[in-house]
Amino acid sequence: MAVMTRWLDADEQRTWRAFLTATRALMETLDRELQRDAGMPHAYYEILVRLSEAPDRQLRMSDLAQVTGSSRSRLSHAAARLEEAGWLRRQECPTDRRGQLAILTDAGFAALAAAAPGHVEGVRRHLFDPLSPAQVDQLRRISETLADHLADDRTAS
Amino acid sequence: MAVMTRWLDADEQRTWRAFLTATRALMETLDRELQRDAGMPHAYYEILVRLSEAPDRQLRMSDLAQVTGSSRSRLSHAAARLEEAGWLRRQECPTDRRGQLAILTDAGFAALAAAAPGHVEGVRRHLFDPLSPAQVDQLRRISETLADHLADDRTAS
DNA sequence: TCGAGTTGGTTGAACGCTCAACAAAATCGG
DNA sequence: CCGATTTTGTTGAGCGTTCAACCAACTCGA
Repeated sequence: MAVMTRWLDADEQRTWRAFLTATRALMETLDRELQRDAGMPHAYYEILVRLSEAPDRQLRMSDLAQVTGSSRSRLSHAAARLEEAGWLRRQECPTDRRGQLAILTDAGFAALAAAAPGHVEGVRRHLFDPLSPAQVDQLRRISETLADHLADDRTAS
Repeated sequence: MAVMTRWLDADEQRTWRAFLTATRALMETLDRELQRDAGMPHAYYEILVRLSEAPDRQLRMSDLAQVTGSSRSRLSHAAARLEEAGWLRRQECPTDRRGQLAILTDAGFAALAAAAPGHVEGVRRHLFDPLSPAQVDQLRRISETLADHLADDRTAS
């Protein structure tokens, strides 16, 4: 038997649309700022950040895809671009002959160091500053709940 | 004098990364579901929704761009695609010879009607169901605050 | 009324992402 | 040990978005 759709009520509609508007505007603004000031999209910035935090500034491609939340295909394309820019190089993995290590170059680290202050300032200005400390805390809990739930969906499939 | 960067502290980092992970996963999941089940990306779904709610199911291109939060260029390209699909048609505006009216076709309305239940179910499952009623309320306030703030930034430039 | 500036909309190139297909190496089960 | 399966990573085509450039029509002030 067909299941009746549980439509969104007026409050839920309002929440959903505000959420869409806010997240889209936020990410587009940060992306644009980063592109303008540092010549890289936000996704590439995140790759550089994760590499910069890793031991020896290097990670397996798969692990890097994992932590940046991207597909292997996406990361592969991105790595090719970042390699062209001289910000990253790839090297065969000694312990697994299928593997590739993504390694942040000095130029890549420098590009990240140049981009970071402006980007962090943007995150503050557009996300943290407008919210009260209590709201920041709420946002963290909400985000962690959603992220956990979505991760479960992935592993369950 | 150079201004010192106000870096994110550990809590802020955690919040920011959880937020990134959650919103990215949420939007990608919904986009994928919509693409799989209805053959359209989420952005196009939103265009159809807004048109379906407008008087006579039609809107000026500019107004449609406004409410869907997209650039005029983006909407122009999207409208071309939607027109190919037979879900939308464009017609000259009687009151402004520069203008174009975007009009939802019957086929477009039908496609929307077919896509909506599955999509709403996805929004429920991935967003509303995992959150408590209090959190949904918090998320609404947070989103509205951020959206207002970001809209101010736009108009101020 | 006429010129300058603004608004509405489109276009094409460049770019990033998705998806499916693929190849090579590792792992697992019998 | 060997065949089947899984994991790792890349590739190319197709699509959606951005950005800058552009034209046409509207508006407004002198």
